[in-house]
Amino acid sequence: MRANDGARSFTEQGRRAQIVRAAIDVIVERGYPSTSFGRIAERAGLSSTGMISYHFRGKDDLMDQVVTDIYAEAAELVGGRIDAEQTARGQLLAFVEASVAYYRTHHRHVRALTEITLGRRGDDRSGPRDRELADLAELLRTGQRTGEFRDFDPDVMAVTVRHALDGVALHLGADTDRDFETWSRELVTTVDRATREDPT
Amino acid sequence: MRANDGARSFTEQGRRAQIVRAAIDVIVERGYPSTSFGRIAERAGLSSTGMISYHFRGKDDLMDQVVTDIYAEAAELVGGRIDAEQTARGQLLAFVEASVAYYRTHHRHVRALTEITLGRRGDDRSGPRDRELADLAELLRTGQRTGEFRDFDPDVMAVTVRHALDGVALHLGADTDRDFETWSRELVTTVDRATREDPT
Amino acid sequence: MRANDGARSFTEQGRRAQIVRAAIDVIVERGYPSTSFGRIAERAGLSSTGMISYHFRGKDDLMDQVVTDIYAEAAELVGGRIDAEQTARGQLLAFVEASVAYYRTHHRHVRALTEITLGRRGDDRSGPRDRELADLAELLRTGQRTGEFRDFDPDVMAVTVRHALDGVALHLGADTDRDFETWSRELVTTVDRATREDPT
Amino acid sequence: MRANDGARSFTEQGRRAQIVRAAIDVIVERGYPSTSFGRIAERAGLSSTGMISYHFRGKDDLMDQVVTDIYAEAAELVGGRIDAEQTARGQLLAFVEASVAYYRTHHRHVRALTEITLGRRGDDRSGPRDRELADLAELLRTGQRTGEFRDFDPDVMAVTVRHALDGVALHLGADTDRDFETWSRELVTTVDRATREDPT
DNA sequence: CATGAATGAGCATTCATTCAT
DNA sequence: CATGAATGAATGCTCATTCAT
Repeated sequence: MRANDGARSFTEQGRRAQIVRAAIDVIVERGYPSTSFGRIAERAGLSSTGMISYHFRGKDDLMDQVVTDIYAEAAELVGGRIDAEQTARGQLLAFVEASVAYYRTHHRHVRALTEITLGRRGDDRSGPRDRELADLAELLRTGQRTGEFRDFDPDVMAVTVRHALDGVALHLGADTDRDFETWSRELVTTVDRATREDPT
Repeated sequence: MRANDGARSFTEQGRRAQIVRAAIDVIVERGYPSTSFGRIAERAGLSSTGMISYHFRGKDDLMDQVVTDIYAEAAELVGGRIDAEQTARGQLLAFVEASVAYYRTHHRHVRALTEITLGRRGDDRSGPRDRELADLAELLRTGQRTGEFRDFDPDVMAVTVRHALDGVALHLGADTDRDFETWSRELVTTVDRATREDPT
Repeated sequence: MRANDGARSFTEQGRRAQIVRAAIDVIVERGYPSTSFGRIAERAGLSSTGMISYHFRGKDDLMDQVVTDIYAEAAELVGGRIDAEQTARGQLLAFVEASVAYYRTHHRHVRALTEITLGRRGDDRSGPRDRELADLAELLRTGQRTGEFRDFDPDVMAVTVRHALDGVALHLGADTDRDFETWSRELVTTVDRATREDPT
Repeated sequence: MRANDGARSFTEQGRRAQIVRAAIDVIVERGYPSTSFGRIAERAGLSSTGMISYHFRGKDDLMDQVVTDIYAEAAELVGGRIDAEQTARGQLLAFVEASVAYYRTHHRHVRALTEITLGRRGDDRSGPRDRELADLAELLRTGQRTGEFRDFDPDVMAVTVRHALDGVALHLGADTDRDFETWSRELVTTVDRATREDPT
């Protein structure tokens, strides 16, 4: 019984949040493939995995929740920065800069998100990722129409930029000395150079 | 007994190669997480998994072998193209172009490599990958010394280029309409723009 | 506390009836082995299984109630038909005919009953069933005494007739083309031939 | 690995047979719904359920094996008796008589078979049972064509006879005092009366 | 060299039941 | 009276690994 439909009580919200937090911890520390209900329950201080199944319809449901939560948080922070810009170029660079900034303050969340996204390729669960790629490609197309961007393939460029950003998330965990300032400046410059129309 | 140390007989070499081939098949067809000794043995026409454990110290050992073999093959093909170039810029663009070309002709191998790399993050097993990144950063540094490349952080750029290339491997499977020609041209242009010194 | 002893309030009667109805629905639609408190609660529009445990001592207790209710209903309908007959032979054939007729009008109930009976064999819970068999055997014995029935073993015959009737319940679900008329006529004839004293 | 395809070694045949025997024990003693791999392993003296999964593709596979084994054994004993008869009536009565005789000598096997058959209704696994019913109906049709049997619906009669025989298996476990001689004689007479053409 | 049976921990999931509120 | 969160054992099943032969 229970497991995920309809309104949720205050207590349950808490439990669910606690489980999601524990899941993120485990994903970050052991990697997505090694993330099991057993490990999450242990980390959450739960006595059995049944508890997790009680609150989530299954592993996919839990992971969807993790992804949804993190995307929502990121969208709030990054989306605000993008909307503040008027031009396509400004929005693209704001997207890159705000993404890296978000990695700085929430790098565990981003790490978890990347782990899940890459770990579930092909499971037909890559909805949010695909949507983000589509939005990015659309932004690039807009900039091309306005003459801000040069003539590249928007889909290829979207994938390229997105993967370049993944590099930050993946390498900043192991390489904490690397300065975020540097990553931010470098990526913004790189993406700008890769996309902008040459001045004549 | 046995399992992986010291000199190897002719027959054993053959068995190992056969197992590695089967492993690649399974990884490509079912994904890394679903790749088990059982499935590999089945695909290799072996009657039990004992055979695999006999020849490899464990799953990690087998996967290391797969990675090593593929990297060696790729290094031979891509490395040749790089060495044919004289300038750092020429070598960098040759690396990008040859990498995409290698994906085209050996996309199963690249696919397997990507699956393993993504599937094992956190296992501290990224030896060959790290070496490749270091080589790439070194090439970038050289180009900066000769004045061919602008002043960027070579390590950050190396990661960025490497991840951009990963995008090809990941997205070409699902997106077969996308032309290799396009990806190749777009990525070469993008990397060139991102790295080259502006003409004055 | 609570759970099944002593007098029951009006409200509680209603709740219990509601749960029993939901249980029958689930049994018919998913089969006895897949009938869980969770599924029954869901079907009954209850938010948790606790409600069911509160009203019934356990799964067995609930199932006993289902069985009891259905037997009571059947006894009323079938019993009336039997009592309308004067002779043992008339009563036996009325029992067979009325049973099949009851299957036709209440086949969901009969289906549930059969599922429970078959699903719980060995649980020593066959009270109503055993009572029915005893009543049937008694009727047969009566008919032998009056000379209407030939000389067979009444207990064996009771089991045989009872199981033949089970066949209707089991096969009519899958075989909806089969006409109830046919089953009724065939079974009445068969039972009559099997039991009656030969005319001399 | 392993699990059920291709040739089987001597040792494995033994293990499989041992597991099948244990499965029958558990089914007879606890009923089909309570028969789990855990219980079977325990009964077979196996240290884990993994052992069973190693030898059988799954629960269904194991149960299919049990059914197959028992049907094969029964077919040998009962089939021989049927083939010895020339007429349809002779064959039908031989089938009934030999079935009961088989119950006497192998009542645990029959009990297990009945448990499985009834316990898996609707799982699309009732192949052997359906085949038996079809064969029986065919025999009845033959007898009608030769004028040995009266004009009844052969499918309905097949189900009826089959269920009457199930009654023996189900009731002889609890009712061991009941004499097999009686059951045999009673059922043969009953079936004969139910089916035969009236002498004119 | 090679086999394949055996192991036992681990997996996600379902279940009836309990109990504080 | 009613709730619903929590429990923990049990389910079938997969896995990498071991080891006697």
